[in-house]
Amino acid sequence: MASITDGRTTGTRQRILYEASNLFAARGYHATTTREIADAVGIRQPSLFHHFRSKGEILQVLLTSDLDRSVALVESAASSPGPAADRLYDFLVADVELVCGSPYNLSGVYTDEVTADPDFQPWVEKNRRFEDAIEKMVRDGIDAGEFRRVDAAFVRDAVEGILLRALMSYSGGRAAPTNLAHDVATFVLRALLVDPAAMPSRSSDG
Amino acid sequence: MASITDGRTTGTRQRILYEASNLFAARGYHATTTREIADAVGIRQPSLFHHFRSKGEILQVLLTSDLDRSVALVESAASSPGPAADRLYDFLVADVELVCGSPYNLSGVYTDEVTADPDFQPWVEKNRRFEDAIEKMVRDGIDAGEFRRVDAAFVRDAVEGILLRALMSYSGGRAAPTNLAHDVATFVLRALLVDPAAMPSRSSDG
DNA sequence: GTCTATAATTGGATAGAC
DNA sequence: GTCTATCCAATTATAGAC
Repeated sequence: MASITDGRTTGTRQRILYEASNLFAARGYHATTTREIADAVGIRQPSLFHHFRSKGEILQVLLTSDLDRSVALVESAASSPGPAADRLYDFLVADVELVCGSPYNLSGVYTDEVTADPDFQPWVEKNRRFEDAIEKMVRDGIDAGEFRRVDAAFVRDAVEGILLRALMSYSGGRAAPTNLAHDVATFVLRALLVDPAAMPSRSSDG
Repeated sequence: MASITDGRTTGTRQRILYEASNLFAARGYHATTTREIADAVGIRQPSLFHHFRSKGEILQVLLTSDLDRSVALVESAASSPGPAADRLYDFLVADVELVCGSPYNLSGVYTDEVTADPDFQPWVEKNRRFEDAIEKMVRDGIDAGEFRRVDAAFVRDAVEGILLRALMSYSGGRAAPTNLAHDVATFVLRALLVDPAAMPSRSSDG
């Protein structure tokens, strides 16, 4: 399961990403200094610039490492055949497992101070695709009569809020409750389903 | 309804709080400079220190202005008599209306870079009370047979995630969808209720 | 690949005039 | 209550030795 390399034990580049992610979470991206990152890694401040061109490049790598996978997951789920309830449930399980399995603490990455920065514009486009795919699944479910007639944009925000909370609490190697992924999926589906008895109770690992 | 003063139009102190909240949201607290705040207000940087002892005091006031009200709301709901479903529903409506009605953009206030800072330790204690009260209402509902046998700690996190998302999107005078508060309450209650027909459909303004 | 040294800028906060 | 002037510490990034 933990196929992603552990940021603490690999080469210097991985150590920089790992320590930087923790500092971005604790201090914010803009306020985290390259000296603090270097100190945490155990090298001198100028040595960072052998591995990354700038502080911004460190953040870009962290950003991409998580968001690219999440977008792939959600767009696959949104464009697959089958009931929206099943697709949304499976996506939620997979995405919670993804963010909880990230070796990096992504709390400092998904904040306005990063996402509003013109330097990280590619993020905005990818995140819009992420949001659009969630909203599409919700509308699919409503159109098919599986889901209540909710405001799809509101549900998309609620889902993002729940996923973001999981990311803030459990990304970066912090142990998550074993049932978290299924709890998230069940919570959201229960809120949406017209008939709660139609709850998908699949387990991909069964 | 909008009984809280508008940060743009009142005295210098209120203007500082208003502009600072927007900058904390856009750049993060630690990275926002006192010069940026002063420029936004239209005064010189040292003039800030006539109104606030330090940059940290500005944040403390923002922190307290929102959290004190939210804690009062949730603790009142948690200790009131009556069905947990009704209490939780009414609290969610009131809290969403509270954060959406805040004159300050609180996105930069409820982040790890602030809440993990030793300077703002009082926040931690108040937020724990906020979380405990939510968790208590969930357990009340489970014990009374109103709610499914969910993990109360998970539900507390999910609710916080949804409320935080509303705060990030709509605090600071940004117009929120008219039905947001009831959508939030209905979403959460639907996820929890054993019998969806028991949904509280109260409106305090009816 | 890491180091020392340093350039060029910007940070929070104070002193004291008006 | 706002201003000018200023202190001292800390910032990102580069140059060049080893």
